[in-house]
Order: sequence, then structure tokens, then C-alpha cells
Amino acid sequence: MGDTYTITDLAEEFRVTPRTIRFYEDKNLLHPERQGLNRVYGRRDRARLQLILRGKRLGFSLAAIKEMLDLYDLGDGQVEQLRVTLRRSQERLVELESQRRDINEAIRELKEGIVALEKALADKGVNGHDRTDERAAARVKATV
Amino acid sequence: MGDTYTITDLAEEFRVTPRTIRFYEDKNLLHPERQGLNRVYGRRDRARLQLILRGKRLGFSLAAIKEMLDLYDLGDGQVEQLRVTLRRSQERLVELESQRRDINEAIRELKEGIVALEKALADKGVNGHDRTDERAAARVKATV
DNA sequence: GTTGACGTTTACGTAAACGTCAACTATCTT
DNA sequence: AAGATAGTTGACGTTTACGTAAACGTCAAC
Repeated sequence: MGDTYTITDLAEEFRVTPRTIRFYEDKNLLHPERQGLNRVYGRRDRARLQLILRGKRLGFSLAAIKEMLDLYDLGDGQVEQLRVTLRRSQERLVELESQRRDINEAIRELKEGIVALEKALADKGVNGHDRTDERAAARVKATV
Repeated sequence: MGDTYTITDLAEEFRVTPRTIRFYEDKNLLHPERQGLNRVYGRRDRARLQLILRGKRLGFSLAAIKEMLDLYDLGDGQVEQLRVTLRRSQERLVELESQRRDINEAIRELKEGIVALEKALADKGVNGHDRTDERAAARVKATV
């Protein structure tokens, strides 16, 4: 039933450092119980940690994650939590799609630049330093 | 010929703040001349700023940009500059493609989560608080 | 009785790329 | 002469997600 975990149990399972888990507690994302000084995590804590990490993968800040988690904890205003989480998710989706466009654009530019660089280097290799070089250099300067 | 620009000229043209341009100078990415205290930028400085901003768009750090720019300024070891820039570009390309995969993955997860959230909300809207809700909540908890 | 593994706390450090003052200085305009 | 407008130089603040060090407790194993 009430399975419990030590901090390193969770750290290893989720491949984070114990420091990270303590940090989340410090930021009030987790509130494990104590046995004396030691932290004891239950299934619920484990689930929360999992949610935190998933949130991070999706690019949410810890603050945003905390907010959504807190809303969930109100236990009853669940609808609000769902609505907020839905909205945040939609916003995040828009952001991600925008980022993807930027990255695609950057990849295109970069590939072009690489072609130009290779061309310039080939020129350099073939002959010495003359006007050809300078045109190549100008191209590079313009594209890098 | 020797066109010159004030700091706000460049700031406006490239849509950055003057502070940003001074910051680049502080980091030795730019070295405009002075007339008294005032900075005076020439065509060369303008070109460098453009390169800096392009580098940033491609996701290079200022340190990396500086390095490539400095190599270019040696004026003669050009081949080295080309090689270094080429290598950095190729590395950056690999990174970007990796990031794109991550983003695509996140987008997929997020879309799934959104569907689940919408479903859960629809359920909430239709009926009160019962086991159906809890199953929906569990789904959300598992997917958000 | 000591070694090692694991735990604790507090608190400062890091990286990146600027933003945001504060307090001047210099020049142009009215 | 007084503003208005632009420019300057420090120096500290911001953000995020932890890392790292110091200094110590606890417990089982050898």
C-alpha cells in the first residue's frame, strides 16, 4: 500500500540528483514527510515528481509547474485546475511551434553557410591568395 | 565612402537597444572609434554587428561569435578561420537538429495532453463529481 | 572502532545576456 | 541661462535550475 521511497530511490529512478529533489522541495513543489531528519516519499510524492519532470520536458518553468500542481491540490476546484492547465498547455504549444519554426529557419541558414564555407575552403585549397579568395571571403562574411 | 553611424542609428536599424551594443563592446565584440566620449561606428563595425546578430540567431554564444570574429580579424590565417567556423557550424547544426527532435517530441506529448484535458473537462461539464471524474483526473494526472 | 555510504543543513556560486538605475557630460534648442 | 535630447560610465539586479562546499549526523559492515 503506502510504498515509501528514499531520496536516492527517486533520484535513481528518475535520473536526477538528490540535490535536485531537495531543490524542488525548497521551491515548494514537493512536501515529503520526515522520519527524524530524513525525507520519506510516498506514492503521491513520487507522482508529483514525475509530473514535475514531465512538465520540465515540455518546457514549463518550475513556477508554472508549481502553480498547476497547487491548483490540483486544492482537490476540489479541479475544473479550474483543468482549465488553467489546458490553457497553459495550449500557450506552450504555440510557443513550441514558434520555436520549431525558428529552429528550422536557423537550420536552413546554417546549411547554406556551411556550403559557402566549404566552397571558400575548396577555393583556398586550390589556389593561393588572390581576388577569388576575397570574393569567397566576402560570401562567407555575408552568410556566416 | 566611410559612412558612420551613431549608436542609436545601429540600435534602431537592428532593433536592439544601445545598451546591447555597448554590452557587445564591453565583451570585445565591437571596437568602434571615438569622437571624444561618443562612439562612432563605421561600415566595418556595422558589418560586425550584423554578424553578431546573425550568430545569435543561429544560437551561437557571444563567446563563440567573438572567437570566430577574432579569427577573421587576424586577416591572414583566414583558412584557419574558415575551418574553425565550418566546424562550429557543423556542430551547431547537429545540436539544432537534436533540439528539433526534442521539440517535436514535446509537441506530440503536449498535443496528447491537451486532448486528454479537453476530454476531462467535457466529462466534468456533462455530469457531476463521480468515478468517471476520477478516471478522467487520473488520465490527466498521467498525461499532463 | 573505523571506514564508507548516505543523509542533513546553510549558504554562496554559476552561466548568459542583457536591463536598470544613478549620476554625469555634452550639445543643441528655445 | 535653462531645458531637452543623447550620450557616457560604472555597478548592481534579473532569471532559471541547480552545483558545490563546509561541517556534521547516522547506521551497517568489517
